[in-house]
Amino acid sequence: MEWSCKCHGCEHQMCTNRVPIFSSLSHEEMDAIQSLIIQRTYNKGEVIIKANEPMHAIFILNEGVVKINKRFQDKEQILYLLTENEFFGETNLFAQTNSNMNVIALTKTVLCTISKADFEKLVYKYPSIGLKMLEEITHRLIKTQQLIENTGFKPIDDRIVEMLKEFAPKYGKSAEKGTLIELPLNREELANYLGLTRETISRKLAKMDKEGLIKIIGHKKILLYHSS
Amino acid sequence: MEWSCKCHGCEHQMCTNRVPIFSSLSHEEMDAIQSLIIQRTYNKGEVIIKANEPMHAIFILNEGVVKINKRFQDKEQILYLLTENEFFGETNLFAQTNSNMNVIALTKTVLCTISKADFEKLVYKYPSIGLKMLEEITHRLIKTQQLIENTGFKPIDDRIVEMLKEFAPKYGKSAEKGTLIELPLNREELANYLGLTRETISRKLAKMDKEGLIKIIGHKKILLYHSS
DNA sequence: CGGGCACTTGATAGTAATCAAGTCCGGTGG
DNA sequence: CCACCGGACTTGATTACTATCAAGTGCCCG
Repeated sequence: MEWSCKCHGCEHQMCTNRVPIFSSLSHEEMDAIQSLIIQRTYNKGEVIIKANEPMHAIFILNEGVVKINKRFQDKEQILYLLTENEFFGETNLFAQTNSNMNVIALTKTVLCTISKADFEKLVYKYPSIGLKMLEEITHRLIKTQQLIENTGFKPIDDRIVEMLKEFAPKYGKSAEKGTLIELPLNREELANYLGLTRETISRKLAKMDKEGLIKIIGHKKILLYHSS
Repeated sequence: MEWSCKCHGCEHQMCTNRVPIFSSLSHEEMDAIQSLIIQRTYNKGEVIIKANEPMHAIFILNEGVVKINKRFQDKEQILYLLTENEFFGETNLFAQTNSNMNVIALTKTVLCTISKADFEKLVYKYPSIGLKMLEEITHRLIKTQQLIENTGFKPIDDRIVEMLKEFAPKYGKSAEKGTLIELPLNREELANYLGLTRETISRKLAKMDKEGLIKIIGHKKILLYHSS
């Protein structure tokens, strides 16, 4: 069954139909939620949210890629990379009122937003949304715990491979000998995602290229061989 | 107003009355919940939960201290240290069925448990419990994100001081020149909490003692001076 | 009070950060 | 379409730390 999109200016499938948070709702209920949604577009490089600034909405990514980071003394730590159908702002819905992170558009980005107040009303009206939200936040918690595990346990080389494997399904295309990944981050950002420096990532990638694990193609692509 | 405890063998205030998850409920409702609670006692050093084993309950710490860790190739990473009135098992309520961590009693520990099935029923009956749970899980998520921030940004010395400051209110007693902390962890565990080695922690603490930031008292106590 | 185990201390090596030049990609303009 | 320019990337040399390996020391418990 096809449903038209009531979300203003939206050329895609309904936002609400694409995210797991609302998956348990009927189409009629989703239609009702559509009216609460405000859509906004950001350009590549634009700052969507600044740390320590008030934030009173939940954001669903309709299109594009964003990075979520923290900064401290000219150092950057990238925590998450989110893309279509993922959401952010969850920590501000139920706990804090100010963002504790920055959100930056890495590409042209289209966001659907629902205000905190509206979302809370929804949770009361449809308790199943609250349970779905619990699931989603729990998954993010588990993912964040795994992040700690990785930085604590795994050697750097392994972590780079894991990062590339994480990118593969999202930013890669299947090629003859492996997956051709269109990197969403530059070298410095790759480093900041793993807690390293630009130079170290550069050297490690060069080494892995020499060893035949990957093939570096220009500055923006990496071929990840099947065997890796 | 005083309430007697119906939780079998409990010499304390009602478990349910002490944790924020149930704080919005009336005393009558709490009484009802009491009947769902099973209490169990663990000895120092006992393994409460093993990673990869099924886990179908939420656990509230009534008494004692537990560490929650992950292991990989004889390495240990301690993620959380929980004490009275805190809870664990939340990731298994709404997402996974097997624990992804170990839980070990560091002291004699008394736990109140509510089965996953019972807890889910409670959430449906009292939606406010679900919202409280969202808050609590969100707080744990925020704390976990800060953990990453710390390991990524802060120099080791600062992280040690922060750890001691985190211990101070829970395991410390106010003394003349500062806070006397009864360490809940041995040196190796302190190291595993910060992602370092036994020797490094030992050296750093010795240095900080020499610098007058702290005073090491035997193996189990540290005096954290006010100025730190 | 004595023994064992946790802790400390020392020496060395390995690894990534830092500092410093070069090189090359990729976008722009002719 | 090609040449050029600038910024991103690479590579090299050195330094700084922490892990590792190894040997004492001393606290704490029985």
